[in-house]
Amino acid sequence: MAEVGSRLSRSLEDYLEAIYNLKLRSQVARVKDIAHVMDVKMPSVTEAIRSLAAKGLVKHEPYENVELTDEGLDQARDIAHRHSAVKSFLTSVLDLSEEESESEACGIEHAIRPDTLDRLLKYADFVRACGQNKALRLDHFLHYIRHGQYPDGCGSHPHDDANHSHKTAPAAVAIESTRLSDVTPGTKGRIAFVSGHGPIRKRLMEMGLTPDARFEVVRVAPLGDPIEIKLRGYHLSLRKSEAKYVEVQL
Amino acid sequence: MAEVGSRLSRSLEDYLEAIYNLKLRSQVARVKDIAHVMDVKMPSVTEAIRSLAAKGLVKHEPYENVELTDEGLDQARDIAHRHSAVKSFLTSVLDLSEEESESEACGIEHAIRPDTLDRLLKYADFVRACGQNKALRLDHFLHYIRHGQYPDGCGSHPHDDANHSHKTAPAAVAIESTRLSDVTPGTKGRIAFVSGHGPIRKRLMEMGLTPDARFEVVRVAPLGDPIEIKLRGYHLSLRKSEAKYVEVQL
DNA sequence: TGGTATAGTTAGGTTAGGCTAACTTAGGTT
DNA sequence: AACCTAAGTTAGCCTAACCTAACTATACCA
Repeated sequence: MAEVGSRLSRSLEDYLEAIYNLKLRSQVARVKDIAHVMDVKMPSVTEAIRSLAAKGLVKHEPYENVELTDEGLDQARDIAHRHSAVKSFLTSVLDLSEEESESEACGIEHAIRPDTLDRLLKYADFVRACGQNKALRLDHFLHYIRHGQYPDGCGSHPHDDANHSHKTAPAAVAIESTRLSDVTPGTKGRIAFVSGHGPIRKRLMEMGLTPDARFEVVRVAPLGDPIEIKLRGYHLSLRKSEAKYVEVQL
Repeated sequence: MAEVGSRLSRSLEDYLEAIYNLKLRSQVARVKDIAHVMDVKMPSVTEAIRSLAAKGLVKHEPYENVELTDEGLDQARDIAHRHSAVKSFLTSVLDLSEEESESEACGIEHAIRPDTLDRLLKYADFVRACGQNKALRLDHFLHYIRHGQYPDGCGSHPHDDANHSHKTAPAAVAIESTRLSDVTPGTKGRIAFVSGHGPIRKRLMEMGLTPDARFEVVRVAPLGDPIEIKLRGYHLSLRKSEAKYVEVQL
């Protein structure tokens, strides 16, 4: 099952991203809503979903909601990541407005390869970290790009904050959401949705992992198993195999 | 005649750009060559040309070479302009290689609106002008973007060279070619091709305006008419109405 | 002056991604 | 329990952009 190999078309990438964003916001992705955000009619959505399902990225029983598979969730996150990287560059470097950046990013995000994306992200991050009023040492940036770290004896390099006290550079992350299984201690966030079906899903929900609940990661054991979080005041310990079904926003 | 209104698809933009580049390099655009650079088969080219012709962007008699109309030339130049802006940003800011930038630009160029293009161009120009080893005052850039000029009392702003001795900023041009009618005195360049047909074209060629000839603009009268250029050692005076048929590279 | 190679075109087929119109399903109302 | 409405699906059609195979025009050469 599933034609995993083939790259997604722009259009299918957009559908996948739309489904992902809808789930993030309202836990479910309905055909009607997808049609609305994509600005197409419902039959087009049905067809697109069929196509995504054939590639193993979504699961869909007729007349039911659309579910992302593991693979689909990964790819969707990747697309959203590109989108927000481009958008972030457009706003913080080129100083375009929020709306302009948003709409422009929709077009550009499909045309950008991972390598370039990475550079763009780092650059936007670098610029943001420098702040608008400080001089920006482009040579430091290039040095970082080429050698993986800032030049020695560099006085004014970007943020040296809590998470990145080692001297290797801006974070280059603009991730919007992850699985609870990929999270680091200290992180706070919100439960977005629980993927998967049946008993596992039910069990997780009963543990209080419901959409919109706020949580904080307390401890992550070596190898990421188990994960201890604080939720609604009490502590909860989860196996990694369970946590991976929980999509969270940071 | 001509459905001028409708926006070009990515694909048609690519065809138009390819035709333009071929003419720039070798004066003629043949179906076979277009097919080669576009990496498609000849029948696809024939069809694309038909479609461009229907929009009034090219002229094409069966079995003859493809000619750009005025409108087509303008749009082609615009596309090439976007392409080189994006590419220039990728190389000079993100430090991607020549080839990577080239191929990446092909994808991005279609997704970029004029406003954003302008910013991108200015930014790349700004960065290049600053040089890699100088500090880059992003706040100056933003000030320029927002107010049209550099802040007062700004010591180290980018190039103040010949053409732009007024203090209003980087040139923001990466133009590859123009009409001879749009040129400024002092410019040197090469004749790329002569558009138009019949007697006008013949006359211009006879005046020595042949592909690859090098020229220098001596004087441009007010309102741009006439234009005096130096060519093969002697001087030549052209009416604007003639000069607009001559495509030049600077 | 015809013959052939190469360039270009036409005819007809495929796939992706849209659409409208008409049908089906599921879920709430009475 | 029957029915109605809104959501979703199916069927059938369209356009853009590609393809292959087969036909035609041009130009050059002996």
